[in-house]
Amino acid sequence: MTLSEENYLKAIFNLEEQTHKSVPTNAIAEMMETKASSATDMVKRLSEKELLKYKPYQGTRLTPKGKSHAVKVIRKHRLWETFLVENLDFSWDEVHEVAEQLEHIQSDKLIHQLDKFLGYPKTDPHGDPIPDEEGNIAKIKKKVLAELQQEDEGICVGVDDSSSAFLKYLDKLDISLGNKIKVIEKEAFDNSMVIQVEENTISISSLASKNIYVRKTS
Amino acid sequence: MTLSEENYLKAIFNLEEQTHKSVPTNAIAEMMETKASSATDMVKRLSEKELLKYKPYQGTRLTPKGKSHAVKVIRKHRLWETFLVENLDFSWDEVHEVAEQLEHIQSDKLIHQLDKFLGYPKTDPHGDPIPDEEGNIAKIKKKVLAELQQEDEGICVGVDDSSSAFLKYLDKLDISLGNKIKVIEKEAFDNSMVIQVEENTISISSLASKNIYVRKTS
DNA sequence: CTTAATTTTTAGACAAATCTAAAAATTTGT
DNA sequence: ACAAATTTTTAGATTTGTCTAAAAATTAAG
Repeated sequence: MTLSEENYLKAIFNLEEQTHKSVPTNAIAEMMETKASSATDMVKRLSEKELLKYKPYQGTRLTPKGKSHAVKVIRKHRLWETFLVENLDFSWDEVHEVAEQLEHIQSDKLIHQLDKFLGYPKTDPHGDPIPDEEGNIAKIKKKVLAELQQEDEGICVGVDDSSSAFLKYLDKLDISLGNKIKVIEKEAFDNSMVIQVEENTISISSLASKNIYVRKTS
Repeated sequence: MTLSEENYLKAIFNLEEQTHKSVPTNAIAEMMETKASSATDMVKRLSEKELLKYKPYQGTRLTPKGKSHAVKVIRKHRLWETFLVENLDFSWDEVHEVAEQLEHIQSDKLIHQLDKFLGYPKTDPHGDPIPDEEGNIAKIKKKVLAELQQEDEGICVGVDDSSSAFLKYLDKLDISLGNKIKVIEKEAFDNSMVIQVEENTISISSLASKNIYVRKTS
């Protein structure tokens, strides 16, 4: 399994998760930041290896074998992200690029021991669940912050938009995973809200509140 | 800089360290477990990038730029080995293969933070010095155990042969880095010796004692 | 000091992963 | 339902890193 094949597999897995439909070649190309012709070539190769089913012009779906491989890569990615944040003082927005490289290291023992070293974490620094050794991914009950009503309380459990810009913005606002959030006021006009994060009271836009996931606690 | 280029650079660096002469193409090919023609091709490419000086039929020498790059890779390799042994319970003989992969991860911050996390170690699990951020490699005063005389004492500071077989053998004998070793008896006939390692008294062959480095303490 | 052995290089081929440009299939709009 | 727009595939080229086989240079031996 080459680096590039693994990256395609991961991209296709994510796209299939979003739509639960067969994945169009163009969508793959876009996610991989490459040309449709390159995506076609790769999809054919992965199809020969039985990691996915591909019908020309009909898009692709991962086979169980392909899915299992993709999940392993995601497990590695999320464990490494956790290590970087917990032990090497990386911030949320810095981890992705490095984890993209580390996720391709091949060693079952390494990843098993890393998991143990980290204390078998359930989620990564963005709140996304870390698949277990068998490839099971826990479903995390979450709502977008925007859905909460005045007086509602919740715990920050993740973000939807993992872009560096958004994560830096959250850092500035001192919002991080595990924080207690209470809705003080909702503004009907522009859907902005005033919230209390731990001890601080701040105002955030509708766009921001739609990208923050919480587990409701009241 | 591709993965393969980095591996060649590292190989050439090590060969140049051993002989302090210009490195023959065949030696490179042998170390890389590839064919001479492949080594020629690569050496030409690295020469164009000014990482080494290459004269057809005359062998190659790294430029300062090439040397500096090779040392960075070695620094990463040795830091990762230290991490694997210290934090993930790998044994000496298991680390090499994984470190060969990890050494190619590109991130200055990662390696800086890893160094800090490990407490700025001076040597890796085999006793080899870890280059500092500027690329300086500390010289470690060491002798082969075989050179010690009866009654001499030393501390185990490294091994010459890092093969899995030899390292496993040392593990079985309970010899590891930092152990106090005392020569009880030298056998002139076959150059084997009886030594005391910490509390245990054992007998080792000439071959083994020539592959263990010690810092003499008496 | 020539010939033989060895080392090294060149030439040509191949696989992986990509690209551009053009052809083919599918979907959409009227 | 037919032409237009879009999506997808094919064909052919390129780069990286490798190989084999043959040629060229160097070194060793009688």
